[in-house]
Amino acid sequence: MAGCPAPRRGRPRSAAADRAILDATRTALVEVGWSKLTMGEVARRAGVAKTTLYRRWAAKSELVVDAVAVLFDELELPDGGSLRADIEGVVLSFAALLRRPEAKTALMAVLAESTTDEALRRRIRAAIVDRQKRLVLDGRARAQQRGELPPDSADPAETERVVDLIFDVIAGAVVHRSLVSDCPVDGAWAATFTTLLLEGLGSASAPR
Amino acid sequence: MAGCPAPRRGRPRSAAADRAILDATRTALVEVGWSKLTMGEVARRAGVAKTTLYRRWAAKSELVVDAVAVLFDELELPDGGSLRADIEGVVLSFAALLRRPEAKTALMAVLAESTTDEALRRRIRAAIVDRQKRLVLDGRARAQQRGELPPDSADPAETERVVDLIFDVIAGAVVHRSLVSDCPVDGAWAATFTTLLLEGLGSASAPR
DNA sequence: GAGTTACGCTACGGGGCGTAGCGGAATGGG
DNA sequence: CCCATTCCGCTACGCCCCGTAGCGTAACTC
Repeated sequence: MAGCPAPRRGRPRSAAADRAILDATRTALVEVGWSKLTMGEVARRAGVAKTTLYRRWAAKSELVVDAVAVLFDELELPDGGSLRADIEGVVLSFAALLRRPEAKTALMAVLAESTTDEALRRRIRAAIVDRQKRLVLDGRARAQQRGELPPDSADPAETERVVDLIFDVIAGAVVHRSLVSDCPVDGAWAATFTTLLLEGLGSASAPR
Repeated sequence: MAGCPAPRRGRPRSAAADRAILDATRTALVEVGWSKLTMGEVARRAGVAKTTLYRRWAAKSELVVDAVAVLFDELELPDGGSLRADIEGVVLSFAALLRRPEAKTALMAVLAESTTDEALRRRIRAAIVDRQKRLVLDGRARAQQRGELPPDSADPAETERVVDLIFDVIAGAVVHRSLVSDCPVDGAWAATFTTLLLEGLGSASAPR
């Protein structure tokens, strides 16, 4: 990807314009929503010409993916000292991210577009999804060091299946709770969810 | 709600037009996707005037909610004889629904719009989400009859929290796996997921 | 300086949006 | 039977956004 840091000849693209455009995209997204977000409006807010936008992004969806991708980089997983604490931590920090209007609106909108656009799906995975999955890998490695989880299976494919499964369960549950059921992901919910994830259905349905 | 089945005076609305419009919406959604779906195009395919559409639905998102709501009525939960079988069954049938292009495109698109539209959120919950949650209630009641799950807690609010949690975990995981990770939800995945849900993290990460 | 690339600006055809206004069709009430 | 009421199809309209083309200018490399 980054094979060309070599400065090509001619006038270079303005990095300031890039930042202004992405910032304007995020703020405009909060104020007007996805469907009323127009390229012209973004250009006006960013103080650049509309043509400059089209020279860099072919579609609104691609622009928005890049604009919100940085938000997902802010996700961190501080060591909570136990697997339970780490799971609750990642649940709460992901939920906090989804509480930001530009994050939830953008995420759902580009996912909707991606259902009929294979290239956009790849772009989303690279810019957003894979950056989240890294948190699962971190937490899992820590838990294995503590002895809370068994070490990796001999079969690396088996390991990847398990990691993917856990990722889909955690991220899926938080997204569904936040955006579909439209209920708050607070400490109490995170605790109950973590208990279910750690101990399974029988235990979670009986009050501790 | 249904306080007025009393036929008002004047010419009644055409039920045939309703069906034609909703059918046209679904087929058009598959062919052109959400962002290029226009009211005019739906009207043309349905063989009705564009004004007739606007007399019944104020926005594209509301039309699409109603158009796909019937798909979610098709979800059934045949008694599989065990809690495990019932969970795998609902996972697979929900995944099959999400494999239909009009279902996944419509679901994600209206959810995206709903992040900035409270009325639309309510409409989606009534038309789609609550109809899915009924499956969790059914499966849970069956498992309790079989003795696989403890009976309801004395506190009905506690019961509702548990049902909501299970619903968000199952539906969220299936949606995330299908539409975000973009991987197939097949029998093997359903089995692994069900094991995780029933027995918790420690058991699922170790091969059986 | 010469060549190359990016920028801002303007202008344009195309198309969807949502509404208004019309004549006509289908219903129920006097 | 006729009238009031409501819906329907059709046409037309102003508005806004799209995405591109063309121009002169600015920034950078060789």
